[in-house]
Amino acid sequence: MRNAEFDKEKVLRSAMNAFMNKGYANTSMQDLKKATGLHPGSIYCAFENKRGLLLEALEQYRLDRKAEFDKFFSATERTIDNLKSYLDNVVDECVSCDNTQACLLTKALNETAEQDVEIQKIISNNLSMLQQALAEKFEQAKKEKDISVDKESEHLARYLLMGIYGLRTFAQTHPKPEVLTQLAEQLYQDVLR
Amino acid sequence: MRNAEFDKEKVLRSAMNAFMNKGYANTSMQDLKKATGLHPGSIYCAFENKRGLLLEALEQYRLDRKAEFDKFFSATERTIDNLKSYLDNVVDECVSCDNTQACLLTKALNETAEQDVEIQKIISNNLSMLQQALAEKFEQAKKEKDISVDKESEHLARYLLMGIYGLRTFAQTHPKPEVLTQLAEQLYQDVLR
DNA sequence: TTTATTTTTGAATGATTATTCAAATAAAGG
DNA sequence: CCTTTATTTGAATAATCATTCAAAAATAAA
Repeated sequence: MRNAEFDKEKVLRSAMNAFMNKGYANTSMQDLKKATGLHPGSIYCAFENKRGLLLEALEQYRLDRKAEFDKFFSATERTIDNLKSYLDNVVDECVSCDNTQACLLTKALNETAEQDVEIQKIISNNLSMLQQALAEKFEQAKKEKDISVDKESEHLARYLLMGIYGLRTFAQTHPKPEVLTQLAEQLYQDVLR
Repeated sequence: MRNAEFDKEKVLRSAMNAFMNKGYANTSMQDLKKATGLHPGSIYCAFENKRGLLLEALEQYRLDRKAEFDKFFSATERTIDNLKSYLDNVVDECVSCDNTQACLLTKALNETAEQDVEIQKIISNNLSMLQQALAEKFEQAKKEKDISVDKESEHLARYLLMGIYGLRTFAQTHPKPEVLTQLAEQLYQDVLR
């Protein structure tokens, strides 16, 4: 027996960064070697092929975002305040990180859409899970009497998610912080209205 | 002398479809030959290279969308009604066309972002022009007393555009017509509130 | 320590890529 | 009609791509 020498999480995060920067198709095995520090052969040994690496990177991405999500929503006891922080963080990410980064999910979705139905399904599921998670938070906020009960949580989550998508795309071309902040502010108010 | 045999607009529209379906990097010269009916050599003769074809396809896309935009906003005399039709059309496009089509601008933006600053600038400009055009329509609707004057047209246009981006991305994973219609409806109301 | 199993490594593979070239073809202008 | 200029065409080019392979290295279990 023998164990792999590399830190799998680190490698996956390097790979997802590479994919986000250059796009999946345009990230060559040499790029991945440079990004991960792994020889192509090792990548094939560990992940079967380039697509397998993307699959595992997507899964790692899901775990990381889930952890981040939970972190935000366990910050204070008032769900609605956490929601606001979460949205502020989306804006911060748009502003700070290079405008190319965006989101691995939407990025990979745009690229592999027609080509690879399985990947498309995985991405759709991940995004659905985020929507579901948001809906649960809205449900919780209802119990805490911070939003009215006459709007369906599912609709609220759906609308907010649409706004987040839009915000990210908008940021790619116009990453001015004050504009994004204002957009997010209005989105937040519209959702809670 | 000798003129090219092909219909340039047709070729460019075929090319943009190919790029939208498979993404720029993943569309090979053979794909483009199949899509446009042009021999690779002819493509190089007419457009210099693959990137030149993308550049001209982007320009054709801009022209086509501009024509479509003007068509919608000359349909009736009430700008606000035309705005509603325009938004409905966005939903229709999301629903009808294969979910992979999306928008050439955002698609190319996602892909070539870091790699090609010039293309990124072109895309940003195109999207800014759309925002500007929308702002003018809002300004017009103010004069027609259909929306209140206390909101800046630029902000309205910006928010609507963000919503359209979001709608399109959302549609890629969940293209259920009734959901998209409901999202667009709420977006429309929030913009005009 | 030996054996078995797995990863690592560097080089090689064959396929595919964008691009080029020379010859052929076509048409516009004189 | 002839010349000039441009496009078309099929084949060739060189680079790059993902992937494979055999040998070396390394570790866990025996």
